[in-house]
Amino acid sequence: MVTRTRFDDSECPVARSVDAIGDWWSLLIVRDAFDGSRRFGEFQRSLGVAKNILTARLRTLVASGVLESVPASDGSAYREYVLTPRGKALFPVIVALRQWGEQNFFAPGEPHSQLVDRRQGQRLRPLEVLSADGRRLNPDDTTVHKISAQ
Amino acid sequence: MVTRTRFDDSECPVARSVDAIGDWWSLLIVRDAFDGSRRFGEFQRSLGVAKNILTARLRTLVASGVLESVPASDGSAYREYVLTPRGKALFPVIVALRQWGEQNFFAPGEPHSQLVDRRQGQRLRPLEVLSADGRRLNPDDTTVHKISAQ
DNA sequence: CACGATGGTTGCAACATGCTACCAAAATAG
DNA sequence: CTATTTTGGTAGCATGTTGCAACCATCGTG
Repeated sequence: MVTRTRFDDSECPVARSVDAIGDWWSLLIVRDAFDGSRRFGEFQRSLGVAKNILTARLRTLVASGVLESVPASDGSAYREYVLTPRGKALFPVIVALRQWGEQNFFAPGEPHSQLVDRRQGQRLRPLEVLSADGRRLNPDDTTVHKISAQ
Repeated sequence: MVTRTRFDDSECPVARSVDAIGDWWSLLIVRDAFDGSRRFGEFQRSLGVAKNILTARLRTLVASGVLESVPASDGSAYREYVLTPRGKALFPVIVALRQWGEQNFFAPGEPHSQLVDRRQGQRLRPLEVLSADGRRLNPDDTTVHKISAQ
């Protein structure tokens, strides 16, 4: 078999996350969902993705509990795809990717879509990795415990 | 052409990030790099990835400025792959994915690798999305400004 | 009912992935 | 210095996945 490698049984949480959302389209679908997209056609137009691919992705995202298929909010017979609590918990992931992209792949002053605080219209704080007692941590300040029975 | 769609010219920072690291292996390579892997063989054994795939991924990660190829630290003639500042800036992304995976894809008490504060050996705080003035923000508290000249 | 919009499915060609075998340079053993 | 092992790849093939275009059933609207 030459099936794509899966990580859903890995002992590493990062691997299991990547298994659920780590392909080219899933994260962008989730981003659009945070941005208010709900309908098949909305995702399709926004992303420019082929319809069969979008169908497959929506299915796996529903299967992994990130999205949920619900009756359309406008009362029509169509269905909509909305974030579950598990999907909404991806918010820090999307924000982290957004901030990394802003800082590393745009020239100074180059226009780009921007996520802002709805109440004040201002940009968000950069995400910070903090220790239990609130110190800012850099990568070198942390280490991985290979396994733990929690 | 049926080439895989690229997002490197998207106006959305999330899309450009996904373009750089959004495939099945790149994020796991970066995770291993944070965890101390430097040599080709280390990545290969740790991930179980085919060598030709690893070669290709390391090349693209170097090309996009996430990794850098440097002379081996042990004085040998081999090369090592280390995170650039741009790569190290992915720390919040990895931490966010790790926390999401821990909370959503492990049964209570199921063992998994764990990222801890090196100084105190304790787990990290959950990442928080904060407004400029320090309020905790949920997805609904934010909105996307489609374009802005910064 | 007729017609467009919506939300798909199907088939095909091209590309990407995984596997195995092979290989050259560097390190190491003798 | 020679033989062997380790390291870091490359090449070729079979199969899986992606993207595209065509087709189609259902829903909504006039």
